[in-house]
Amino acid sequence: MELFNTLTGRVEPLTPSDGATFRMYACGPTVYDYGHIGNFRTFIHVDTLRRYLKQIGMPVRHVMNVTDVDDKIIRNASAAGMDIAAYSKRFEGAFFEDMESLGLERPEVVPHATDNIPEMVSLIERLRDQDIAYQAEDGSWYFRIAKFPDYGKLSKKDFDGIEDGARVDVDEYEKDAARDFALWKAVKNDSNGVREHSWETSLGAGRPGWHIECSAMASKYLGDTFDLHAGGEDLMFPHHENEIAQSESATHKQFALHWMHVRFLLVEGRKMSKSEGNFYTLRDLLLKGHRASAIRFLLMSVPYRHQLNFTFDGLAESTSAVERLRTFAARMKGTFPAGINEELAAATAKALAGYDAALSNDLNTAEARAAIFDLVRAGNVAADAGALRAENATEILAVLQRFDGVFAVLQDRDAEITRSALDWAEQSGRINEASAELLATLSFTDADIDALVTERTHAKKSRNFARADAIRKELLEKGILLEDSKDGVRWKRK
RNA sequence: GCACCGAUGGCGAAGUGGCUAACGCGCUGGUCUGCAAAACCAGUAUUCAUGGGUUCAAAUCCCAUUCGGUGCUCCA
Repeated sequence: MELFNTLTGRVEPLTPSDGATFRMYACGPTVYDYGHIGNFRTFIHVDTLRRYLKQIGMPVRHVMNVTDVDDKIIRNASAAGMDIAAYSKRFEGAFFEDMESLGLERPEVVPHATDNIPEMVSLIERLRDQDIAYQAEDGSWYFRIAKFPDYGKLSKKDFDGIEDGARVDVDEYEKDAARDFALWKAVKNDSNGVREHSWETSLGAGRPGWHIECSAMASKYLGDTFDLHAGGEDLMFPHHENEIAQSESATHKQFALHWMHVRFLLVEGRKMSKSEGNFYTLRDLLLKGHRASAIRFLLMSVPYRHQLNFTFDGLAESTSAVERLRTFAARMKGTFPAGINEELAAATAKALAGYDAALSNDLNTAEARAAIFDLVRAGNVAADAGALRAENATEILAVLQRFDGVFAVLQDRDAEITRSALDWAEQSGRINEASAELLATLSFTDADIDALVTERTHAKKSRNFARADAIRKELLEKGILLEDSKDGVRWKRK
């Protein structure tokens, strides 16, 4: 398994440096609002990595922090008249529900910033003892970048010479140098004159800076040096650069050996932003009637190092693609004559090899996807020609299983997920955001559908095709598709 | 402004020196079907933003131009 390493600029092998468990850290969510599809693209690719590593037999210890104290949380919580713990818990709960909807595995360790304040303080103390951390007039502590010559090695920035000239004062007056970043923010009053949430520590009353959280939690749960650190491309600078500076200054050891950065997505060709009106949370999409599986498949179809242009056409495409995979998997579960078709067995083996080669090569999900569709076509051709044998079906199902261990779209949980999204919308007074078609479809229970399907079958038997077609049409208008097959009628929600 | 990344069919997208340029979606025609759907078959880029260069050989390497994105500031 090889993966591009931002630090070295090369594709390099991934192995557990302790010879046993692969230790990885991913910057998790700041829980101040609902997660958007850009957040989830990053988390999905990190999940793809962890799923594939496990699949090739590498035990994984994956740590993802939850940032439950920061400026936005403090601001939003105070606006909502809540304390920060209650406020962040609410969005953290929503975040994990969304992860579940998108088929993301829960990391082995999910530490919270507010549970690790002593660790952060002691890390800052170590820096203070080396004169790398210093306290400004307002009581805040900063990191002295001039003391870390390697600063910029991850983002490939050269700060020599820029530093002196860049001493723009503006509101940076307390700092020794403009680039120095906050380790500990001294407590202050908010705009209403209310004292902000803070912790009393040896550094004075205040709260941790964002960067120190990850440094402290990564070393606490993974050790001073660990195998991989991942995050969105925007975190490379300054966040990850600062983590390296803090941790390596404190420990004098290399921090993360490998760095993975997931590129941003565009929405309809433009950067996703609230002002562009193209900003979508997962819940927004579910309420519009898009399926969780299609969203997942689209987000992971484009390899992590390329920009993904998220479009509604793309979402429709992914819906069809997932449907095709599911239809095929169901077909392979049928009964076939005993024996094996060697030609098809060879195609099956080739698909499996292609899938592994693709993911092993810097997590090329697009190529892995292609290998699977090659298998779908080969299997369908053989089945149509009556050349599919029982052993082939078993083998194919095993390959699909392996594929789904990473892609995780075969099991259909879509209706269930959409229903919970609707429940949530109802409870939070946002049901008006749900699409009319979706509500119409879901107003039909499975029993209602089955009754109509049965009636149609009787109509067909008595060759009353007009009635049969009318029922089919009625169901289609409610978003339900019928398929007549030799084994009876199958229906599915559009 | 400085730095970095990208541009492949109707759309998404793989491919980074040499097999007929993967795969998915869509579209057109056919098979199957009472009709559909699903599935299959055939067709759907002589060509990889534009211009120049290197090479026996370029989508792939080099230079320039145009367009798009990102970082330099909170951001996945």
